[in-house]
Amino acid sequence: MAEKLPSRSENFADWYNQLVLKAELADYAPVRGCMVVRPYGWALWENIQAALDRRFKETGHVNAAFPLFIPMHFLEKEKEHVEGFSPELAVVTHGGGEKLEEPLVVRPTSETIIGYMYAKWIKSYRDLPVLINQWGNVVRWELRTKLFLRTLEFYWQEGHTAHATEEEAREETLRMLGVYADFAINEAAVPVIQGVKSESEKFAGAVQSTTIEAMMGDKRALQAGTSHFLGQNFAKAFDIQYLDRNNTLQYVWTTSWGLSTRFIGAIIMVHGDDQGLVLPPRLAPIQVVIVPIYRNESQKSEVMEAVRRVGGELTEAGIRVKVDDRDEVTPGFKFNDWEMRGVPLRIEIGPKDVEKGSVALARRDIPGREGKSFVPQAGIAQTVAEMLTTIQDALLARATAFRDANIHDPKDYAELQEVVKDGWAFSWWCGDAECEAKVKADTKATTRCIPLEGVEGEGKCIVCGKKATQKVYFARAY
RNA sequence: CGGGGUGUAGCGCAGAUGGCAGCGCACCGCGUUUGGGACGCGGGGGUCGGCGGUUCAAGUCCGCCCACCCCGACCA
Repeated sequence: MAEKLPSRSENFADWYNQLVLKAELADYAPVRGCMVVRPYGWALWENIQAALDRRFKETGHVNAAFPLFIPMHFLEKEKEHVEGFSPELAVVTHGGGEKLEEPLVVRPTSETIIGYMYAKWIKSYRDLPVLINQWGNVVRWELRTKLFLRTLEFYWQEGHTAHATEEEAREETLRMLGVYADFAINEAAVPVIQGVKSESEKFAGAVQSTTIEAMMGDKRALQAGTSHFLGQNFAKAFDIQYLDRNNTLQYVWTTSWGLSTRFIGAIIMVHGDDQGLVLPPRLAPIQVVIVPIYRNESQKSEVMEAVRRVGGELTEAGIRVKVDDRDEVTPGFKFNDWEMRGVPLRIEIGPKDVEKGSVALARRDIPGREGKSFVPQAGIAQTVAEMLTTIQDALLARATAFRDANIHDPKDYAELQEVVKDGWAFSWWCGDAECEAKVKADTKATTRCIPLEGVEGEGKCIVCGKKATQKVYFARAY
């Protein structure tokens, strides 16, 4: 652990990279574009997994595991799918010292191999719906990589469902988007906008892609999770058919939805500050760190007795606590160290606290004196639990206010070009891909989504001035 | 793949005109410290990105290669 971070406001990209390394979330692997998720980062991911997995189970899904390798020709069965993914495939050509008959693709996503299996398993309307999720890793050979946000290999979950009717599949698509939004907002304190992707931004092979979009601390957008309505595209490509009640063969309707370790990047970029990471209490691997303070052995034994008692009460109450009893570093160092790692709440216990029966509480979301308070040891579990809730709520409120303050409604195209330099635009759009492409060429901003909570009425397209019935977010994105 | 840059200890760097490979941080040991990034003393650590060439002598000069980073076209 080490020195200060670059200033977040002055050099966001550098701040981000160093934070990831110094907070020990991840490190660069010896292969270009690959990362190692370190134990602290993985613990965060495990908490994300638990929060999502619980929601998947509650909505009737089960987990399974499909192979990493996919026969090359599977990808080629769905035209848009192969066009979308072929530039970024890792392909295995040899195995066991022999050249393979057919190359194997390392999965960039699993629609094809799961589609193949679904065709085997689904025979009757009684077999539907199939609601399966998989936790795993995928590989996409990206050109420009960045820790967590875009690496060659990443970890995620991908849900794949098959339904008897279009309506059911569309409902499922939106249900799971809602699950992501609920997770993002209520677990990660990351405010997101649910919406529909434009034709050019949608998943290769989908009929419709939906997304949760979040605003990062530098006002760029991040697609934090996606849910796709695949229509019958994969059903037809893989011949997934069932007999309906009338004994007629029908193609199923499928969906897929995914959320990846990229979300860790979102948490970092939404909540982090110049001191380092700031974790939402509900996902933080360590919610409270206790730092003992003493000058000599006799103070140490008194202090440690209080530290153990307080720590025990918190653990008892189900709070994730860490006692930092390292003797080789000073308390001041520990304060900075745990702030870098984003622990939501710090408790300091020193000789004065032993004397008064108190502890010092320091909130991570409010750095310095302002976030410090002194509370009695009696009833500490309750005090801390309430404080964690307060912090969780404060993070969401702050991020939401920041986002809303940086979404603009430009009056004309010239103003749109200005606002997307440092914020989002929410504008009428005729839906024409040419208008979308023009904005991208002029400003690097892309359409992020047409929000599900649509806007009433109609206006004029911000680009071409033609009639428009929908508003879309434009922003520079990760 | 185009444009730019960098490779010397784990990290950050220095090493005019070729001549014993160094500094800061980190790491190890001992002691003093400890309520916002402690200090002293001692110590370990290197195929100088790789290969070839010039030379009595190459981290330094020349050639080729490799890797990585930053900026542009694609992306959860």
